[in-house]
Amino acid sequence: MSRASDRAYEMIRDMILSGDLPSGAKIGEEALAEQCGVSRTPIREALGRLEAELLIRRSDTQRSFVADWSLEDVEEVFELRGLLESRAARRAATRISHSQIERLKTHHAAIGQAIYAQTPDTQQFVEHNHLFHSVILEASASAELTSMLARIIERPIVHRTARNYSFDDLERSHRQHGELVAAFEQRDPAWAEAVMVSHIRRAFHTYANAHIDQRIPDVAQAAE
Amino acid sequence: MSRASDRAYEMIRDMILSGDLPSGAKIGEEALAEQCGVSRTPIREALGRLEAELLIRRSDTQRSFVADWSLEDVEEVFELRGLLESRAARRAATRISHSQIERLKTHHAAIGQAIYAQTPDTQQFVEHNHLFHSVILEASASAELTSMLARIIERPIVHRTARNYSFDDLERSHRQHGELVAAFEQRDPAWAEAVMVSHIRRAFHTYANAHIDQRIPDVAQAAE
DNA sequence: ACGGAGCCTAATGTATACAATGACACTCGG
DNA sequence: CCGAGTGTCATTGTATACATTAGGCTCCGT
Repeated sequence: MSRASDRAYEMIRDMILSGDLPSGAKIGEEALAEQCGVSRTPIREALGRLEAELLIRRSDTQRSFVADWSLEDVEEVFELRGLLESRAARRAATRISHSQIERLKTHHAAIGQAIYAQTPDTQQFVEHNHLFHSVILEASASAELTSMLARIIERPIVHRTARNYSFDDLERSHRQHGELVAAFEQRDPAWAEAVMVSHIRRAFHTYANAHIDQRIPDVAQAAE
Repeated sequence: MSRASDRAYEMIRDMILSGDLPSGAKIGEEALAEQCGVSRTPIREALGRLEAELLIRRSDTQRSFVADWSLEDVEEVFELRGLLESRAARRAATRISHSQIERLKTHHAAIGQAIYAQTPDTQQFVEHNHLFHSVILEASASAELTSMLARIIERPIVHRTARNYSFDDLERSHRQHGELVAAFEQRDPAWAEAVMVSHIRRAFHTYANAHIDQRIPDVAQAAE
């Protein structure tokens, strides 16, 4: 894709994800353009994408703000993600190739390494977790599902979830991935779907529990 | 929203829907700009939206083409629409207000009129059908679902479906809407969800059957 | 004649200038 | 003192010019 607009997109997205742009913050095109070192044109394109991904909200008068997320909103995202990703798992179960299963196992192993290292490697966990799910999405062979899920996955909440995982959480996630691999090897759509529902559902509750106490997520995330 | 880019968006979309731009046709920004009487800037924004809605596909080198749809692709769309819209129905069942139910009944009645007129009024059917589903979406109170479904609904296939409906098809669709209203009045999520699944599923098969014979949809639609 | 390399053309990506539109504050009148 | 109206400022929308890049065509060499 285009160089500048992509850079701008990633930069703005990262600003939102990292909390540099807090929820509800007003976003001026000109200011961003200066920060990103590009003109307003690619900024506008980037904002358009981010708006489509619901990371940015626009007022009735077209002013842009960083979207803020209530717990209900987050649950919605997880509900939808569960709906779509479990469907993807179901489709993938009957379409997945042997080499794709091998790739799943590779990422699964990498996640295992990340967890059971002396100090759990969150970075590696997040990365291979993402790749693991990507393979399933690819195997589902549905441009629609892929397109829709792409919009959900890159959201702040989903992204930050894993960072708050305890060792037990990480391990449970890892075991569920193992179940998924088994379901795929058996080419069992119902099984794969069910495991995925459970997988996403647990992720939501882990998130929700982590956020009952720490009521000021912006502070917590700034401390990372 | 912005005037020019919205006009451009609608014009291009209509060109695709009406078949003026056939599947696979190359889309040049400059040419469109001239046709729409605006500059390339709003055209680019419109193309971005249409691409997000998968109505336009971009080559690896960023050239734009009108997306073409295989029967499998169409089934995917219907599958996803069924998935999302049935979930919307389920959510709506426990949240829908009395006035929203009244609005459903209004559109339901309007559809009835459209069908049982001396010459069935397809235009009115399509319009109120859209509004009927919009109310459910609104009642589901999910920005996520609304956003995702908005991307699907405006697609050529979904749009053209109703135009091929026979009298029986129209009547069946109408009766299912009646079932939906009943489910909402009973605030029965499972019922509403099930009816919606069936409703969308039937729509798909109606489409598929209509397209088994007439293998050249472009010609058929040009004759409208 | 076939293939590749280089130039030429056309289309997209980016920057900037200008237009339009909404927000805000200040003033003037009640 | 409060409110409405107007003028100014900030911000977004659009147009256009320029940069960059992909694709094709020709010409040369083998």
